[in-house]
Amino acid sequence: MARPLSTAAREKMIAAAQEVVTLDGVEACTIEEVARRSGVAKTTIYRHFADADELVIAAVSEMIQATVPPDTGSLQGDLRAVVLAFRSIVAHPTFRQLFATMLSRAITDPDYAELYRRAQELRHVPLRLALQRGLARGEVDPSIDLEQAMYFVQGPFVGKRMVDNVEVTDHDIDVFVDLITKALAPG
Amino acid sequence: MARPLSTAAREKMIAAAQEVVTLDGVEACTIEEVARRSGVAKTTIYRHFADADELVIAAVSEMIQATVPPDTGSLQGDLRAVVLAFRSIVAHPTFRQLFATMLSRAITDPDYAELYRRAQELRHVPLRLALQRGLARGEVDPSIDLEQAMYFVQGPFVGKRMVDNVEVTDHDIDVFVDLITKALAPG
DNA sequence: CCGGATACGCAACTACAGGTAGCGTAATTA
DNA sequence: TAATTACGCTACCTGTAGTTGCGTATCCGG
Repeated sequence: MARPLSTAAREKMIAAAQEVVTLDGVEACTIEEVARRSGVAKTTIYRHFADADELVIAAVSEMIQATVPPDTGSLQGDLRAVVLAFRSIVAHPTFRQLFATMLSRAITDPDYAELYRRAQELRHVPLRLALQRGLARGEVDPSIDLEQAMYFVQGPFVGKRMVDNVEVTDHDIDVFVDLITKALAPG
Repeated sequence: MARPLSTAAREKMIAAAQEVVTLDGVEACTIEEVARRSGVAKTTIYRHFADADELVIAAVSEMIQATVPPDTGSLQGDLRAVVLAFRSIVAHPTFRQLFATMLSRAITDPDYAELYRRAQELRHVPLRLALQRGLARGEVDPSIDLEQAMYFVQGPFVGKRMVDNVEVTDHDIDVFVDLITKALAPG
């Protein structure tokens, strides 16, 4: 216990890894590339992280953060705001690729699965809040389970943009939000 | 034009590639592994396919095929059948990983994008047919665009199972199909 | 403030995947 | 039958993952 792992070196690695991930995607985030970019020796990186996955996980973990959901006064408005925010984020191909790669790894790697779950949870936060507000306003049928309502609301957008890899149009938002608010309404 | 590329060799490669993809996932489907397993020389593989991606694309292309949608007599029943079929397919982790990896590549590679689009289209076929039948029966509001209705229907399931990487329960199917049929109904 | 512990950086190494080049042999087509 | 050419083999280059050994710089505890 004479010398702890240098936090300065760690920060340099993480910063470089985040840079590579954002610029060139997770695939390009190799140990050697991070070593080159950060100026930290490859061997030192391996002293901090067991393998490349651990490094990427640490880097991405520090990047993800929950968004602030706005209160527009109506369920329809709140949902539109949530969907618009979602659309602007997933408009970046690098983001979608990060999502797809992390998902692919999450299916077999429990560590990635946990990181991935946390990332998806952050996506759920603003939507859940919008639905809770709608419930309080009486715009959502109280017999509907909110967690299921979340999948019901985000499903069309996530399915089209993330899974089918197709852009979500303004018209899509109009149609889907309209259908959804009607379906969730009491009575 | 003395000797065409051997179809026997091609079939051996494709078969080996399909085997590797199903057993160990797309990531494990390397040229060297296919060469080992098929007994075909690495150089020969490169005479048939420009790179590893082309081989994987050819192998997967031959695997995907449209499912036969049943006619249960009602929209609700048809949708349940489509969703149940979907759930049993995506229950396999290797399938979901194939999906995620292909999606990741499709975002940057146009060839993969086309293959991926075709694969997703096969998933749409039975659902589209179910909705067309529902429209003919008068169970679907004719003012609703069917392509958008497709995203509306499959969204919750695809979002939960594929994107969030969470199992779809029987109860989920009950709730979602119920909400969906009501939202699509005329009036 | 000094000495022991140890992280750092460097260089060299193994292993494996992608991909290429040359060559003898075997198959196929004309 | 003869020309053509795919096949398989070996060898090679590149790049990445990950490891090892060693000299040096740095940090902590006494």
